Amino acid sequence: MTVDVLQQTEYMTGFIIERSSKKMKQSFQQVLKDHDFNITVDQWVVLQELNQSNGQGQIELASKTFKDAPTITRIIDILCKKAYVERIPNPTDRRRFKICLTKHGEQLVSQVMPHIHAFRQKAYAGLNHKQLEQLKTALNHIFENLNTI
Amino acid sequence: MTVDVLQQTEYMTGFIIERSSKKMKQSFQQVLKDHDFNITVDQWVVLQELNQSNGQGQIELASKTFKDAPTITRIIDILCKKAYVERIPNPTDRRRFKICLTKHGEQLVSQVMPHIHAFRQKAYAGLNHKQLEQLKTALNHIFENLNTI
DNA sequence: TATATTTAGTTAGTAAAACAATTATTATCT
DNA sequence: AGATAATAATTGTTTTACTAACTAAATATA
Repeated sequence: MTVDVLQQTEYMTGFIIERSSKKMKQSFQQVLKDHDFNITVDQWVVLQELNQSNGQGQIELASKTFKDAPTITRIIDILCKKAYVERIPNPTDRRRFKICLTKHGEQLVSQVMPHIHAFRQKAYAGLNHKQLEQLKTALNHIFENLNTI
Repeated sequence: MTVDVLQQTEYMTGFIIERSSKKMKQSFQQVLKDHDFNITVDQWVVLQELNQSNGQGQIELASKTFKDAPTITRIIDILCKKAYVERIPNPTDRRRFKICLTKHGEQLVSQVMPHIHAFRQKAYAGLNHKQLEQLKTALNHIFENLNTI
């Protein structure tokens, strides 16, 4: 293989990662819209994380969803307005809130959930377990390469 | 392999794709900042595309960079303000502009270029040609799965 | 030719991302 | 206890994504 070919390979990789990431977000946003769920993908990610572990603080939520604190503050603002979550003061630390799904929020999550599986089936069709594992390994490798100080 | 394991695999994949994509963008933005290049990654992507093929219209640029028309309009606005590109009227189609790098813009591109190679070396360290090809194949597969109407 | 449709680009509004700076509270350390 | 540092969350600013509505120009069609 020539150096040119390798550089071409490397050249396209960043673009392809970003493009597939964007496409997944766009497609799932379309699913949410098609079924009249009035939320964004980023709001969904937070709701889904709360569904797995309710009552987390915003810092924990930020870390789990790979967003930063200001972004979480604003997403929680919106989700509170939509009455899907509420900020419960933490009695043992008055700087902190427990972010909790409301009944309304739990309902929404359970309504969205069935569409997740169908979406993944479409997205990963034609890729077997080994290929998905290799994909994750390579992406995590890139992440770790860049995550070091 | 159990169904549960497969579903766990599928569950994490979307997150891992988005996380690595974000990390690449953040890291390269840091490179640009460290070397006092006063541009964003998205602005760089447009400049780099113009460097490969100067004088494109905005629709072509949008398609090549996987951005939409309003986003390109605003990025070009900013790059014009910074005097890195200019809008040249297209004499054969008065709706259209040719977006052209200025001397200043060409200089910037040539100054940024060396840092691209170093960044890629860091990002893809430990991944061989085959692994990068498989990564791209899998991501393109996902993209195509979702790109159909 | 006249009308309709398509295309290139812009503008406006909401949501989100990154970053820095700020406030309020808690923890640490003499 | 009192000063200092660290932490949780918010606010402000700039940029990008997406949608919709819009202008102007080119193309298609009747």
